[in-house]
Amino acid sequence: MTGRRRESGAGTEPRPKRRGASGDKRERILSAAIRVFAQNGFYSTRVSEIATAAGVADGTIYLYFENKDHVLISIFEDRIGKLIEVMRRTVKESTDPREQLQRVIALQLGQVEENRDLAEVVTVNLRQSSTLLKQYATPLFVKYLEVIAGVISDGQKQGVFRTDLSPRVAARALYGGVDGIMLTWALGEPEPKALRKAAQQFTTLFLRGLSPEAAPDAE
Amino acid sequence: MTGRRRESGAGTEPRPKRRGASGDKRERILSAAIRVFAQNGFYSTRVSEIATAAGVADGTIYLYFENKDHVLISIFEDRIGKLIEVMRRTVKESTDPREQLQRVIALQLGQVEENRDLAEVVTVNLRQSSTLLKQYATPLFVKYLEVIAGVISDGQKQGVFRTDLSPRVAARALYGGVDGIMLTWALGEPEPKALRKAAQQFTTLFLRGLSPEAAPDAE
Amino acid sequence: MTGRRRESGAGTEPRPKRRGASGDKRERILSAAIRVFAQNGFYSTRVSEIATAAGVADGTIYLYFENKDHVLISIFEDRIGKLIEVMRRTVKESTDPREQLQRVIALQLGQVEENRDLAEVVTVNLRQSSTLLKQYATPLFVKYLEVIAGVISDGQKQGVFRTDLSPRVAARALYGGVDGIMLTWALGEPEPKALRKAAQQFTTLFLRGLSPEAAPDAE
Amino acid sequence: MTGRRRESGAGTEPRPKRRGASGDKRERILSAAIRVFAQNGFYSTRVSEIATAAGVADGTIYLYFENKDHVLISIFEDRIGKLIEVMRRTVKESTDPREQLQRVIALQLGQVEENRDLAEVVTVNLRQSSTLLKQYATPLFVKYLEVIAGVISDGQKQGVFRTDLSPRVAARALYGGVDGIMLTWALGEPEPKALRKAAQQFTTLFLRGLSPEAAPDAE
DNA sequence: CATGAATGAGCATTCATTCAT
DNA sequence: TATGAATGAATGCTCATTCAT
Repeated sequence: MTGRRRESGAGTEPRPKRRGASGDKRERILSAAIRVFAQNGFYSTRVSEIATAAGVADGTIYLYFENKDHVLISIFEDRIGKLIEVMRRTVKESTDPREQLQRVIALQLGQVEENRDLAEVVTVNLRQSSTLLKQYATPLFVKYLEVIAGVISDGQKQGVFRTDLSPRVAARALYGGVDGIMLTWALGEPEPKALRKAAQQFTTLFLRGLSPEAAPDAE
Repeated sequence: MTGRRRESGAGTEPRPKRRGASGDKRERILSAAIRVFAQNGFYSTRVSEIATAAGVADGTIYLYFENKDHVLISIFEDRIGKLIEVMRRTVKESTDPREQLQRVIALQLGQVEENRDLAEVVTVNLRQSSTLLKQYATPLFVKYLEVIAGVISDGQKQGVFRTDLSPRVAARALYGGVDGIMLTWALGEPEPKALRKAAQQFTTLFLRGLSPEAAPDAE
Repeated sequence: MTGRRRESGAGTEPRPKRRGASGDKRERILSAAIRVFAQNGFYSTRVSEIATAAGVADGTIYLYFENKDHVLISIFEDRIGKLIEVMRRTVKESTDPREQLQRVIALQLGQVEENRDLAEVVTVNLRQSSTLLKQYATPLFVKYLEVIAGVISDGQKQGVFRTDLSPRVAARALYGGVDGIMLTWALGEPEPKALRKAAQQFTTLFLRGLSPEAAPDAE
Repeated sequence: MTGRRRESGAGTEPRPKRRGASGDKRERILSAAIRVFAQNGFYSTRVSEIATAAGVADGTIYLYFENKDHVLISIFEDRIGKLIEVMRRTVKESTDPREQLQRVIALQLGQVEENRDLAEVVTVNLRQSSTLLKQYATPLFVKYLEVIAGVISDGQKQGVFRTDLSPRVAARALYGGVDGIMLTWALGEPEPKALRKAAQQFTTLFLRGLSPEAAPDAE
């Protein structure tokens, strides 16, 4: 990716993998990275900037992450991984597919509302199109889509969603819609209400779009 | 003789040497850039790679573009600018807002189907989060949204679209959906049919989402 | 964005960074630069040549100097700054203006005799006529002239120097004479004696030129 | 020197040497070069800038000069060569060595007064310390010094100048003094009177410096 | 003779990564 | 563990020079 010094090949990985001990420092680096990546983008961010923001020395970064690429990768793995976990739990809290979708949408935008920088990183930096990132981001993306598609598929079986749509296509549409809303919010005006309102409107739009025939969106 | 092009070769060189209509060379650079940006991403692409792909010398790039950044910027201005123009014309070809939206969606995905690399560049590289790019991409994005929002707004006035949704929010959702489909297609399997089918499904999803009929969305 | 070269971007960062201990390295770079600048001239010297001559990596130069220009600037500031300091002290060691001038001349040419390269850099590279250099070299030059002019002015008040000459013009003449001698010596034959002899002769020439006695310069 | 493309070795010179015919254009390029060299210095001046200032195309420069280096070289050869010629004639116009020196000094500073840019180029750009320039500038410099030294030597023989000074050292001192005055004038305030006054003062300084014993400067 | 679009070698500078402390 | 000075490979951009027209 960055390919400055050594190749970040797939092979031998001298991964230091700090976990228990001073995992605190690892966390500080990660959240600092989210901040600066959101500010300047991945490529324009210097490792030294992350270090400064995290209050550690440049070299310390390399005790917790293989290289700069893996800092970004870890953000996805940690944050998106957690999001998917929470999404799964959220889905189980209800049996009504319509309500499940509504909650999932609210969950994503809610998390983003709490951490605007994360939104920027997720929507903007997710797409740096490096082979390396595709490698790490795509699997997560697939898992994400599977959760959504699962809900839709269930809804179709239960008869609450129209059946002439592919659950995966619909899932992508949901992802795209949420992403589009996050993007315009992250780049535009920081009004929290706007985000929540947009989320609500998108939910009704999407749910009616999935409704079988012209059935009412009764709630 | 500094050995300009290939040494030795007697008459093997067709010597493309454009003259006058050098707009041709600009175009060659641009389409070459789309190809390599799609392949490696903006930041990982070397200027020399663009030059090689375009069949020109490195320095020639700088006769047509201020710097590497402006090559990407020009892609947006040229390609997206044209897309918006065509979208505007397409919208005028019909008076039925539903049909207008359908055509707009088909138009975008159709263009992308012809040039998969463009899809990659537009969806992936649009988001490099540089101040510079925001500066150039955002205005275009706004114009794009205005066209869509205009159609939706018209539809609401004509009574064919529900009126409880903000045209702008809906426009973002449409953008996001199209983008999500483009993204998964660009990154995933290159089956053309999949794209068209997804486009069709997304259209019906979106149109029903906008439909006014049925009962109210309890609010 | 890509920001490779100068970029007047965010903060005005004159980064002299390292301090203290490795001031040694700064000194090594500086004296290496004097050597290679004398050899090839400022513009024809590559940063990598300075680095090699100093036994450091290319990048190390930039830990101690803002850029190549500032390496040259620092040479002036350091070396000429020191010279002016020594000149001031030297002047105070005597109360006889004639002796003061003699010592000042001997001092300059003596220093140069020890470091022929410095002579080359000072006389030759001082005049690269870049806005930047004018900015840095001129103030030093003014200070230099002030020391000389001060001595001459004192001599006039004491009655040992003729009073029909502007101290500043005479100071420039002294500078010019010394510079001319240094230049021809630096460019020509490296015989040390020649330099000392020339210095002595120039001193008597200049001192008699300043002498008050005799008749007017009738014209 | 510039060493971009080919070596400007001493050997094969495909010198187009326009002279009679459109020597006009050659002259325009030369005077344009003096202007821009004075403004930005030799190295910071682009060939295209010379061309623009001269009102010709970039490539045209190469019809009259071998390369950029030779534009500067030609300035010296033409302008300084002429100066030396005029100096020789001027010297012959008088038989009094004192008057000869005075005229020579006035001549140089007078010429410079007419063309301030030339002063800048001669004093500043003469010293770019490139092997190439040394090659061309040094011989001219020697000729220059010979004229001055000749006058001084004559004066010594005639008994009007002290004999304990080497004519060559005195000549260098004269050169240096004139150069120092030109330099401060070229870089500093553009008041013409200041130059003339300084010239006059320097002349009296120098002549008294050369005077035998304390004899009157009777004329 | 003149032009100026095109060339491409060359270099200043950056910054991810290392490693002695 | 932590540090941050040092490294040096990598690359965007410049500009002298060429040559087809």
